[in-house]
Amino acid sequence: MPVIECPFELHRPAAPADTPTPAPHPDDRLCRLLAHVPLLSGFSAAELARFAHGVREQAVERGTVLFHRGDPCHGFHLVLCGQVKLAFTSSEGHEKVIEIIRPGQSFGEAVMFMEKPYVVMAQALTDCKLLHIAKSVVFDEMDRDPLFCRKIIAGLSQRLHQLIADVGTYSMQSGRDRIVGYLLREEELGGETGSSGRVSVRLPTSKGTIASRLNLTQEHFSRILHELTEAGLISVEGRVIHILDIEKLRTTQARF
Amino acid sequence: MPVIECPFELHRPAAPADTPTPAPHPDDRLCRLLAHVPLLSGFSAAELARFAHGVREQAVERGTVLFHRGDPCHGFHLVLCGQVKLAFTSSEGHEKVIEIIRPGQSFGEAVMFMEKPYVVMAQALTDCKLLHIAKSVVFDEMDRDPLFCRKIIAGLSQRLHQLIADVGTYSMQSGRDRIVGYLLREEELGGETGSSGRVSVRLPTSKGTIASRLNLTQEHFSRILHELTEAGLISVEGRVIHILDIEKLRTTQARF
DNA sequence: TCCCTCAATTAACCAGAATCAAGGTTAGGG
DNA sequence: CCCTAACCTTGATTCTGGTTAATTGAGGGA
Repeated sequence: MPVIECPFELHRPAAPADTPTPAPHPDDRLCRLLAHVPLLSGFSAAELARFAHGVREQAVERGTVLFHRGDPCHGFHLVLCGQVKLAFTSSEGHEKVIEIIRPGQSFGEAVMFMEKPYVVMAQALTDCKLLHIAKSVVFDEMDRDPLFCRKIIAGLSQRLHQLIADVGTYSMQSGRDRIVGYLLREEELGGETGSSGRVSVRLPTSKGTIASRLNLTQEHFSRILHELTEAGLISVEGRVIHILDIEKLRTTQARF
Repeated sequence: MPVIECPFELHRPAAPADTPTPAPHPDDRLCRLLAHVPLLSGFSAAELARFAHGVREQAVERGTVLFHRGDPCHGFHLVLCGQVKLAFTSSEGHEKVIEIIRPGQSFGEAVMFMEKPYVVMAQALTDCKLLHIAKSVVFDEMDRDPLFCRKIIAGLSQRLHQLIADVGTYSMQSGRDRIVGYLLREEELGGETGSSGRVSVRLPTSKGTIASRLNLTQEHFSRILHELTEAGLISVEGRVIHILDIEKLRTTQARF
């Protein structure tokens, strides 16, 4: 039985843990979750309620495949907590991770709008809580609300932009530079600054998965971390990477 | 002085060449061109006229850089004739071609919607005729017409889909397989079937550029074409590739 | 506690593709 | 018709990163 905590849910004001609150009406709960979906920010209670019809809450265990390449698409997913990977799989069992989805992020929209089957597979990297938002309510809302369309367009553009940047790093940077870039980006997002001014980054999932995300084998990834350690730039403690000299790390990296 | 013919314009019913027609009013001409823009298909004359305000026609010579990485974006471009490449350039002068844009295709939308500077550069591969559609008229029309939004969403989704497929081929296929895949795709789009049932593909631009599009050096590209020729699968005549055995070519390629 | 499994590391070896360095070919342009 | 500048090909060499395989280490039950 998976035990699922939900950090994303904590974003809303939480009641003190020792004061049990009466369980809210199920739809009420759903609406409260929906209010945190970036796409739905600023929506009124009435609008959220309309959405709630098409929303299904899912709790899945680590390893669960949400969909395979080729499956039909009936909506999009939002991660409340946990992580999901999107990946290609080759016939020989090789795998290339396209993206690691974190709480608050969604995936599968583009395929939904194209009315085509999925081109990648999605698998839970940890026990997860997700929302599935049905195509129908999204399409209804699009007809009704031009602003909603604008948000969707903004989201898709953003995704496209990131993907182009990825293609750039894959083809213009060495494996080492990709890793350095990754560490620096992670640091900006959620780096913990310790006492001595040295910064630490916690990898969101296994090194093998991150290696694949960066288009490397886990062996090569391991070697490069070793190199960086030798060079005195980082030190590694399991999934925690301490950045010893962030300035030197920045200048060591070849940008394009 | 560049001489520019415009194959894309020929899509509209052409008057017999030896019957000179009176030159149409400039706006009239523009509207006729706009009617061929995929995004504007099905638009009324009035709607097209509204768009025409924000449209600028450009004729550029081969080699012209339309924008650099970092330039601000004021709208998007549509290629009427000729080809444009989108590419990253590294500080050391290396280049990676992201996309080769052909007549009827547009580019730069995503960046426009994000209100960020360009992340790639665009350069004319041949003498070109283009339309530049200003951000303002696009945004106005989006507020006015939900269907227009839908078309934009469809277009962005399509682009995203292609880009993900590209990432897949870059990371899951060998150089050889990428080239074979490219040839097969080109054949489907515009393959000329000759007398003996053998099919020919004409490369849209220089081999070096296509090599970069496929994430290869031009040397490697050349070698692989040679290999495929040795194997009796194709024969090469300048920019024309004859596919001698399309079935064998299909089965030789490792898909994922 | 003892397995058992999965993740990570390490090392030796190998291969695909890039780089470097000449030539050769082709297509315009005078 | 030749000259020049791209463009392309070819060969030799190097290198990045992948493959294979053996080993260690860290939870996680029973």
